[in-house]
Amino acid sequence: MYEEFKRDKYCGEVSEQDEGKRLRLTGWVHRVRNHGGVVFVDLRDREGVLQVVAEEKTSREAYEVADRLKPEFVIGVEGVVRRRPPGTENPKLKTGNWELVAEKIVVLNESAPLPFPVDEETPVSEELKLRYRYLDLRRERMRENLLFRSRAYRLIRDFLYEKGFVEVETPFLTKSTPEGARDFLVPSRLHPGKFYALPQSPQLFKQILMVAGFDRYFQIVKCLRDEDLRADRQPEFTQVDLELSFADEEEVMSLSEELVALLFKELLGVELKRPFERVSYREALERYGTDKPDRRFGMELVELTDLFKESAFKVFREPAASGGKVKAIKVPKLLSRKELDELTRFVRGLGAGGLAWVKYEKGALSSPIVKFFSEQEKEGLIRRTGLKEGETLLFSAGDKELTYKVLSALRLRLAEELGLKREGFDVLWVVDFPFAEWDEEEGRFTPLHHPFTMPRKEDLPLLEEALKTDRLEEKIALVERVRSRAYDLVINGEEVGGGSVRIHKPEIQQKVFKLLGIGEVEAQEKFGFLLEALRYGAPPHAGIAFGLDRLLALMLGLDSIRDVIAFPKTQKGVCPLTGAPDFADPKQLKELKIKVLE
RNA sequence: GGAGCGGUAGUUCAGCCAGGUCAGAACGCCGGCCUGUCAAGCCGGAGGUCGCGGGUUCAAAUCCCGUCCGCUCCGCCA
Repeated sequence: MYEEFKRDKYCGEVSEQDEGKRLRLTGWVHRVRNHGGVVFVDLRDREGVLQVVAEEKTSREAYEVADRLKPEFVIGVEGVVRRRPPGTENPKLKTGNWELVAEKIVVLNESAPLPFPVDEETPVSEELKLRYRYLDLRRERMRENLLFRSRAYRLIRDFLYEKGFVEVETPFLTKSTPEGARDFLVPSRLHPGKFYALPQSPQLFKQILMVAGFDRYFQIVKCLRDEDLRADRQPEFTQVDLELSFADEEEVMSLSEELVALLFKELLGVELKRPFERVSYREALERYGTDKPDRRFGMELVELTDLFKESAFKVFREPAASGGKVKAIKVPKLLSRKELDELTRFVRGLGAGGLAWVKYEKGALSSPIVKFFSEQEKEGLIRRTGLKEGETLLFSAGDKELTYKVLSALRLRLAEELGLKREGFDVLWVVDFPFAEWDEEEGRFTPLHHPFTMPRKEDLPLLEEALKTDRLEEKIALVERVRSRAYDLVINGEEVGGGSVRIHKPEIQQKVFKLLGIGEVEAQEKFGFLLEALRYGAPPHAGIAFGLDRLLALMLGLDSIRDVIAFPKTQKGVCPLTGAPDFADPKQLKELKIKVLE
């Protein structure tokens, strides 16, 4: 048996004009306060909470039902909206001036006792939240997050349609794309032994749509990558993906700025200053040690390499003299022994040998290493860093990458620990990426963006030269000078978007593949279809993709993208709600001709 | 693959770093009282394989080893 009950409106939408009206409302019992003779029920739905009053004197029947209500029962209430008696209004509620006086209460469904309360106060472990996601999503914060996300979808779609974009879906069952991430594979029953790959992004398809003449394409689309998770990485995540024909980086960036600024304006009421600032990849690395800097606080890296080229201190001299780096950040306090030990452990965990430090204390430099420094070095150190009484320098010396990594991580950690101001939004484009980097381990060049990125026109000759020479060192030097026409959008130290002008000439694409060590045969096998498409009148095109989960989390000030995703996975890629992934039925495996190894 | 933090009533945690009334608190839950609360209040009650396995010891939530799970980070990944 069950009752049926139709509602007139949302609880959260009851307002002035409902006063005196008879209304039927439905929702969940948020809280019950039973005073004996009168019961207050906070009735909650998607839009908010309204207080229902069940008085014995008004309706004995309603009162008796209310007396039995428990949290999260689903009920329907019929009654009259009245202004609350003076002095009993609740300013914390949107509907706090009114209440529904219950004449009839119907229990539409009961709820078992809850594994955790549906309120904002109680912190709940991530696993429980995900296991009972439907309860977690009832909580105001999560509900707001998803509603926020939904408003974002609508703004994005409206904006892009307005700009003449065509929304096209691309396949999920597709071929492995060469973007470097591990693919999720789907076995093909009709072709035993063969597999589809789930798309890491619609990159190739959107380029082909350009060739097809859909000169402005967009899609809000899931992308799937089988890599280890982080707070800002899920195995499936959402991109706002777009591509434009006959466009260059300026057009893409300008349009992107318009879109991002619109979202901030409409969703947060924040006006972003346009055009967004641009910072070169090189400058970002030198000043912040990362290609996604958070510039809302200082502690920039200070260059010291040349100063220590001939130092008596070997730890600094060796990297300085042999292509490495010596850099430091200045911390605006005297760090204690304990803090320094803790930071040393931290940088060791990142691969550093240790942590050199110098304090300016009682009018002098104080440090175990300062005895190795010449007067000139000490002077230079103080001059360049502007070191003052009560401050500490932290150093990193070694190969470039490690130095950047260590100081960038220290900088972020110290900002957190020292509670440095990190308010507002720091929005910038990172541009002038090198086209490719030499990967020592793999013994080949890897593209910084992806292999379809157009190199700068004026750098093409360098690329030609690099292809001609057999001397590796020379080749690396040449390639490192080639810049790509790529751009990343960085907000508050997070990469929220990235794109490029694509290669539309098959000959250039072929050369790039060759340089990247992707052989003719492999290129044909993996994405011959793109190369072929480029031969049939491919227009010049460029595009960008935004990590929507990251963007939304960042706008909402959340630490993890899990909080803007309805059903996210744990760090091990498990969905505690459904229990996925799970073993497959032997029958299914047999049909797919798949045998699981021990 | 690696590093760190965490795992104790339904929930959030204390207890662990000096092993021996250490099995506790709050909230929730159950029962009762209560006519204006809004994280209602008051009285009473139930509730725990201390993640799991092994070891040390007269004795382990506590020490050691292994393992699983969650989170953060490195590797990996835009």
